[in-house]
Amino acid sequence: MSKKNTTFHKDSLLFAQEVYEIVAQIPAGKVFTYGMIARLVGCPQNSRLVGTVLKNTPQDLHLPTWRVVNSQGRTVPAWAEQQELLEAEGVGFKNNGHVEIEKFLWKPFEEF
DNA sequence: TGCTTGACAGAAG
DNA sequence: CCTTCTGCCAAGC
Repeated sequence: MSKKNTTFHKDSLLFAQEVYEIVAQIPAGKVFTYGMIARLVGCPQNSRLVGTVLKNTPQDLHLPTWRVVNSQGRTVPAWAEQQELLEAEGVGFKNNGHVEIEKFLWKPFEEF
């Protein structure tokens, strides 16, 4: 039962499920970041793992993974459709190809 | 078992 | 603004 946890971390399966739970709640027309997700699940230093999880997200879960971008508002490399999907929801982009994250970032604790 | 990779974040140049 | 580097840590090979 007792694993040699040098640091506090969750089982990878649970970690993945928590990530899915959050992504499923991102409203259309908004974006969220890997870092924010990592913090919400209690692992602020596992932002890279969030990306790994989303990359392997089963299609049958029907999750809006395209609403997740990095902290700079940068979209996923080698996935041109992502920008089109977001623009179709009304998300604005800058000339440099980044999401106007300051305007479209989802704020879970400021919902109304 | 050990080194490399990666849908990241943040800082630096 | 863009590129590069470092820190972080699980997954791959």
